[in-house]
Amino acid sequence: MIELQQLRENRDTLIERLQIRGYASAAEELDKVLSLDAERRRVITRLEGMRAEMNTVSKSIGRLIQEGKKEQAAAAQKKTGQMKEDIKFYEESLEKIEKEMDLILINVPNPPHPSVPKGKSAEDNEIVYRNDIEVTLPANAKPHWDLIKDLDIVSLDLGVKISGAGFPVYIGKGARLQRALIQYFLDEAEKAGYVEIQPPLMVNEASGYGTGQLPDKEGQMYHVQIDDLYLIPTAEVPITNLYRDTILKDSQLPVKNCGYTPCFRREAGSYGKHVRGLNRLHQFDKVEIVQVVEPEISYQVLDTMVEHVKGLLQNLGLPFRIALLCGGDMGFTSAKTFDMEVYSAAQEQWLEVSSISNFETFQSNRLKLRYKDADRQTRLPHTLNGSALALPRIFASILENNQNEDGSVTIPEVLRPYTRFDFIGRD
RNA sequence: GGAAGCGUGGCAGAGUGGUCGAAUGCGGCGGUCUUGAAAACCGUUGUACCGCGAGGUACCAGGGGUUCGAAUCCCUUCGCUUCCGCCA
Repeated sequence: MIELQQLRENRDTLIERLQIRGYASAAEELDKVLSLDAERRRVITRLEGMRAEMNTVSKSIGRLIQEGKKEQAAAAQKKTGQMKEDIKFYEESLEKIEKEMDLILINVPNPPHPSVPKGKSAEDNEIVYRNDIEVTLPANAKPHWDLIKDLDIVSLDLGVKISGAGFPVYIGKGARLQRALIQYFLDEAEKAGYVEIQPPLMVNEASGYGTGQLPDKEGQMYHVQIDDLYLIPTAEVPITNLYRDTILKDSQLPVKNCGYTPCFRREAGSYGKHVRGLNRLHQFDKVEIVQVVEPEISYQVLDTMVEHVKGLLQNLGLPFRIALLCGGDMGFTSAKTFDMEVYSAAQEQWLEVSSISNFETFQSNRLKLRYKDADRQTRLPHTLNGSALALPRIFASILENNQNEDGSVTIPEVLRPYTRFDFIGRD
């Protein structure tokens, strides 16, 4: 959520930044908030004046009663009736104004960083990096949905039987490869200084709101209605919400956390070849990295997170590129996002395997996550996170890019200590 | 799931209708003393909002109510503890 004080001071800049997303109604909505804010302050001034008066009268009544001056006390009590009504009236009108303000502010997306390119869709994203790994596939190369069947390492059909489409079952070496990737990613994150967290997989409404999934993505999360809990769509939600309603000391920054969790997404409205095989699932595994940092360094930190993920992909030997997302393709809560995309030669398409974002104060403001800076001022820190990495598409592209003529798949060097086998489909 | 009890500042813990944002202790911060440290002593130490300022308002788990006045009384939600039941 954008900061009210920012809005008061930098209205024009914020509107300009929101234009990068093509957020057409920015000026209209923000001006509405500003006028409500002015009204709100007028009402508060009035209301607090009346409350102060009321408090004075109440105290004097107390004093009179103690002194035994009952008649004077009774006379004073009579006067309070109208005051109470006035106070109630202003309280109600204040509440109404604040609700109206919140309703608008909650639904305004994060203003993009000025370096974010304008644009409407993925086609306008800027490719800022591409590594030099080239893959030459055997003539009989297959997409992963065929490979998993041939090798009998993932069953989509069994998933359909016990759950539904989008819930794969990993079997044998498939399961072990999956676990190896998790272990490898976590080990690398810990080497980079991230503290591992194992969070709950269900969160309450306040948490969904804090990181911005609610109300924006209401329909995208699984909602367990009987207990009013949401299955997490990403570890970002529980791990960042750890710091909700918290004031950190500057010595506690930067916060660097990582965590492995399954992620649950309803993916309502998805269809076609993008959902084929492991490309898009209702449940998938992911290792997430999260940081809470001082605003001054957040964009340097964003770069280090990109470098971290780059290293993982490079070590896995996968061909990949990095896209700087344009305004129109960015998530609701992000100020700047880089996507990492792995090339799947067998599918002949780029698959998004990671998304790394700086949220600036958008989340910390909602979370009431603050810190005391060196001058003991309370400020909002910047929050960042990134996938490092999302498993299924990595799994798929390892299969596709490392397949051999005999139908087997070669395991990348770095994973072998974890898998304890070098090939799938060859013993 | 049933019953009882409890929920106060970073922590511990007073406070059961009136000047309580809240005693006291510990912790934190600043200082005196000291070659330095410890101890001792002095001071200071919640958050948010309104106001140019003086200052004011709100917050004692959350919400609602009673009252001129609520941390204190009532209702309700949530959480914690203990006992019983169930159970990996």
